[in-house]
This record gives sequence, C-alpha cells and structure tokens, in this order.
Amino acid sequence: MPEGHVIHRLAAEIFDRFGRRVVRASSPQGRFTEGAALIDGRKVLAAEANGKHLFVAFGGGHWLHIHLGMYGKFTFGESPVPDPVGQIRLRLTNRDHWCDLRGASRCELVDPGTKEQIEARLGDDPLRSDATGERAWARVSRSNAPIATLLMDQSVVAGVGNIFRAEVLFRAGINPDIRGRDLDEANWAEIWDDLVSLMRYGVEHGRIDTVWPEHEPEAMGRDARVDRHGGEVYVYRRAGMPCLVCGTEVALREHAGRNLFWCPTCQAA
DNA sequence: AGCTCATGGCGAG
DNA sequence: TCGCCCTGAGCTG
Repeated sequence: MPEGHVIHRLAAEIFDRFGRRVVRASSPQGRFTEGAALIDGRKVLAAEANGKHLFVAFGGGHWLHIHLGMYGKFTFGESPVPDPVGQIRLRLTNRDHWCDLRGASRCELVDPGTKEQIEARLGDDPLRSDATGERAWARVSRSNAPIATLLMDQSVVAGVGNIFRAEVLFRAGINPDIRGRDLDEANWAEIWDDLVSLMRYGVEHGRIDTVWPEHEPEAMGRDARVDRHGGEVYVYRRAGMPCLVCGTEVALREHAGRNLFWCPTCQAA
C-alpha cells in the first residue's frame, strides 16, 4: 500500500539484489506464468520508479511494469527461498536473493514504446531530479478543481497519495477545497518544495514523518502516535483527535471516494 | 470466523 | 459517481 517513495525504494532494492545478474522468474499463483517465462533466465538491466509505477528492464527488450494499487506488496529475503505460501504473482530469485510480489493491480510485460506511453500520462514526480513542478503548476493554475483533487491526480503530480496530500496541505496551511486557479504561485512553490523534501525523507527512511521538531512528542509532552502506515503525522487518519498545533479536532470527510483529513482552523477556507 | 477498512486506479454509465 | 479489482491487518464476537 504505497505512495511514490515506496516505489522508488523498491526500484533501488530490486536493482541492489538482482541488478546486472540473471534471474529466475516464476508465477506460483499462475496469473503471470507467461510473462514470467519470458523474463526467466534473463539479465536485470535497470529498475526505475516514476510516480507509483515501477519498471524493471530485462534483456530482450522486456520491461516489467508493476503498479501495486492499494494492496500490492513486495517481500524480500536471502537464500534459501521459502516454499511459496499464498498468492504469489511473481517470484524472482538468484543465487543469493529472492523476492515475492503479491496483490499488485498491474504486473505485465511491456515494450519500450508502451512504457513511454504510460510515462507520458504521468505528471511531475517530486522524487525525480528532472522534475521542477512547473508542468504541474501549469495544470494547477488553470484548473477549477480543488487542490485536494489535483494533488491526487497522477497526471498532475505523480507519486502523491492520500497521506502526502493531507500532510502537505496541512503544513502549507491550505484549505483542501481551494481551487487550483485560486492558488498563487508562491503557494504552489511551497507545496512542491515540501513534497520534494517530505518524499525524499520517505525514500531515505522508509516511512512518512511530517511533524516539525517543535511538535514532536518529546517537545509536546505527548505520546508518540505512529500510525499503522508507520509514521508520525499531523492529520492523516487523526480524525477527531486534537490538532497538534491548535487543538481543534481534525476533520474527516469523503472526497472523490477517498478519506480527506484536515484541520478546520489551521487550514481555514 | 467474519466483517471492515486501506497509502489506488480503471472502466462503465 | 459507482462498482470492481486484489490482499492483508485489525478489529469484533
């Protein structure tokens, strides 16, 4: 259950364990048997993340395209590889390492042109060094949609999910309902720069922590509340709890089918 | 054991 | 906007 930082970590880990070496590939579950056969015995040439999409290059011009969706998960380990348990869509092994993929919403082989098409639909990824946020601002500044919608639109910003959305808006003090065209460029610059730093932190540490030092538990005399997602945050999944800054109850409503969390005081309309 | 929810996204209507 | 896909964790009982 990943936002973009998880995918970037996965790309690095896959290349660490399997890069530049021949892999064995199989689909114990049976739903990716043909694809696995096509990459079995080939060399892993590269692993890349773009937004929430993971691409692994194999010899023969094959790109493995994986999207974890809501439930997808990788498990890694060192040899020996355990007997398959449960629904393993794809298993990769070499002499030293194994990894299992479960529950992905996409797991397919594509050619380089298809990979390009997929990536052409993605907006700026704050985790890619070539992204500046300018393309995203061009979309945002012309849009009637609320910023809460735009931040989750992968064709505007790639890799942001429900946690980063909630947290970056809180940290910028921006109401989720403000339309893109009503933001000024300084607002956007603050959001973009914060996404870059929060998501880089996520890649480095493997968790989402968004709380400033002055509001951390030690500074506030409160208990740390690390959510099941594995981090310390201001508003995500804190509905009904006091805002760490002002004490107002964190609000929750459904927005485009997803839970939206915000502080009605710190992020007043 | 069964129910609900979850860091996502697609296609139908 | 809704239903659906896919899997596991965390409740309840």
